[in-house]
Amino acid sequence: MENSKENKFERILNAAIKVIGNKGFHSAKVKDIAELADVADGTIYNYFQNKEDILVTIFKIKLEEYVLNAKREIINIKDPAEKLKVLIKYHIKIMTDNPDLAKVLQIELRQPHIELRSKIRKNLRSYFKVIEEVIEEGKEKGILSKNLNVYLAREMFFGTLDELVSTWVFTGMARDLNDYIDEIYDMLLKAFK
Amino acid sequence: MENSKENKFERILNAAIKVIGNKGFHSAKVKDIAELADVADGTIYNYFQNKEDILVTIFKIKLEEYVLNAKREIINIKDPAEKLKVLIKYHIKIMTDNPDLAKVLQIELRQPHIELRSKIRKNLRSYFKVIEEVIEEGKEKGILSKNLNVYLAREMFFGTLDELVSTWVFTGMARDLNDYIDEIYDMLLKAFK
Amino acid sequence: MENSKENKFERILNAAIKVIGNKGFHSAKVKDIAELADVADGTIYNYFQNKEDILVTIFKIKLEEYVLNAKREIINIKDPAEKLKVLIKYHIKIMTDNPDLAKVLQIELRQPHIELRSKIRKNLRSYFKVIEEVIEEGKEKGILSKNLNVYLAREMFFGTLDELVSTWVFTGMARDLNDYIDEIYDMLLKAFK
Amino acid sequence: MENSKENKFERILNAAIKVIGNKGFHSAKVKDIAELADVADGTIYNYFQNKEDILVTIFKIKLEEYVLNAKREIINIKDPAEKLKVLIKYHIKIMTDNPDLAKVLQIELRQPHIELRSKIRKNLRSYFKVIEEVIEEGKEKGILSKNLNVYLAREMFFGTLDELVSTWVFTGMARDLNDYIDEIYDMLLKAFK
DNA sequence: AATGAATGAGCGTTCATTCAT
DNA sequence: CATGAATGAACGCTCATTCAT
Repeated sequence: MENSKENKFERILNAAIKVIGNKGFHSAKVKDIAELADVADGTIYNYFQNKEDILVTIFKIKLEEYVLNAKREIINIKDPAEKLKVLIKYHIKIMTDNPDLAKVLQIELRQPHIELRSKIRKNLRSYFKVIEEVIEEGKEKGILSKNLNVYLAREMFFGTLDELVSTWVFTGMARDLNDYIDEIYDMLLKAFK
Repeated sequence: MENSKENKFERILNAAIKVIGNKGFHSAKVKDIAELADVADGTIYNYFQNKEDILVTIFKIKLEEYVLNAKREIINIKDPAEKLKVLIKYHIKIMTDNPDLAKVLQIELRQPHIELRSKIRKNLRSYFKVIEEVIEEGKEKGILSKNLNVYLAREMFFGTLDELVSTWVFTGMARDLNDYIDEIYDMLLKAFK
Repeated sequence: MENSKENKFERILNAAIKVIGNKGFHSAKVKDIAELADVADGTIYNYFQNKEDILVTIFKIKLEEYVLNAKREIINIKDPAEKLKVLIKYHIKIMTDNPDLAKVLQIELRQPHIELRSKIRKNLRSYFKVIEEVIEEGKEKGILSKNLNVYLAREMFFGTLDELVSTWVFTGMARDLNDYIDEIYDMLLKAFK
Repeated sequence: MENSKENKFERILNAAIKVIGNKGFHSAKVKDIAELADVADGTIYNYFQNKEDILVTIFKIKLEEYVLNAKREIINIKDPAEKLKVLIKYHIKIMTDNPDLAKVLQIELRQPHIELRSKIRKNLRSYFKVIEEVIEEGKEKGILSKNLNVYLAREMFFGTLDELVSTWVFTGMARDLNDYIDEIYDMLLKAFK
């Protein structure tokens, strides 16, 4: 019974995250994903339209889930600065807890194939929106500078975290990113004040 | 005709930047590069070991040149803060002046293929070193915070610029990044103080 | 509901004629036939051994029916010439009344797969026999030439009608083949006299 | 030197005629054609756009050649009836001399794939035109009936020959079609008078 | 009988690289 | 050095058929 349909979809998705994370989308073979998921090649096409659809679905599901939970994390917090800290923590936690997913995100957000990349990055926007709303709120409450360019602040916020995770991923996940949370927070807050 | 060999190497390299920038390394066909460089397919193999070598060589030559010139730009400047500003300007200038190269750098630094990526990113280290040395100097001269984590500061510095260029590249180079230089500089300086 | 089984066999067969007629045997997908017949894919295999068997069965049933009715049409006619005319009329009537079946017959009688083709064409022989018997009768009754080669006459008879229907099918069933009946009859009769 | 480019094109084309003639277009594997032509799979794609293009090229080249030669055969003949006879002879000669090509023509002119078929049959029109012009000439010279429907006459002419060749091909090329030339000619001429 | 999810063999095509000229 | 025809391994996807329910 554990081979239920629901299960198979999850199994394929998780296998795909592993394989794509390690080889990159293009070098990931459908056959490898199928093998790891313990299904036949053809079975994948009962759950996904094609190989691209697997990658797009990963981003859709995982980023939606990410944004949903990120919102939950900050919903009861009053202080926008504290919200930013939680967003930093959450970003780093999710990535370090899911290294395979982290690899996929780091690599494929810069997918060379333009249409595929645009399908993928679409799902990033709502995350950007969350960050920007918190920054906006900070400005309104007088905690962040009134002259702060929200777009630039978000680029700095995301760019910094993204680069940290990127380095972490590409150096074999050696460091513990949690050690940096306080310092990152302090630097970003100063930048935004 | 006496510059034919030199010429051909350059022509192939520049053609490769264009083609790889527009299609990504994997989708770029050797034949396309050869055509654009106006040489035969086989000729490319007189100048490069293989397709990977072309990409690696682009990074080697272009990043070495970048670092050399970046150093020249700041060598006569005393104020570390001013040096940072010049580095920001220079980063943005080079990228916006060479959109094809910018695309290659943005996309291929996150090359999925692990060994290829590591060959590519090796060339990034000396750029990182330049940034870190300026930050270090700023700390020593009391302009930047004594407690500043240089590694994190460099990640923030590069991460922010990289994300800005990335967005610029992926949105069809619509904005003028030069408009942001002052604000970026202010934010980074505050973060580092 | 009591005619469900009978019904299903018929439904599958008719769906198959439609789908095969429009796509050709090879491109016709079992799934498409099942969908059009409103049964599950697997159900088809309760009524037919495999995909080939569907095609063979179409020819068996439809050609048997054709020959049976063709015989009925001419059984009470005395004049062999008149019989030929009725056969022409009937051939054209059946084809134009059942364009999907016509397409299947036109195309699949020249099925490239040798064994499948031979199974299919076996069912054609009794039609050929009907034609040849009428021609033979015409010779015996002195209406057709005593020197007429019956085999060749039948080839001409069938070949002409087959080519006409073929053109009709391949040109989107534009013309009205009934307009040609008298002329065809006159030409064939002159040829056979 | 016999492996010249010209040679390879011919070799592939002839191999394709053999393989497609025996298996049908769809079941013919590109690999089989390559093997028979003694080239690598990929080499085929230096001479043809794709598999379809091979079939279309066969028809284009062979039918053009056929029509050209058929015209040559009749150009110096005055009597339209005699021309018809030569056309019959030539049709049967070409087919019986090239059984593999004959198979391809017989089978693939009724290609189920609509667009492919239309590309193929386009090449048939100029043959039809030759036949129709001779029939027209026969009418004008008073040798054939003034009331003869040229379209129908051509359908009968081609349909008869096509059916004869079809039967010949599908029965393992047992008979000698040359034996029938005089009788066919007599019957067709009577039909057209 | 009916279902439809699962299977996996099979194939057209691409393209980096080679090498005879 | 330069050429470009030739090579052939590699892979995403399809679909007839099976079989547990």
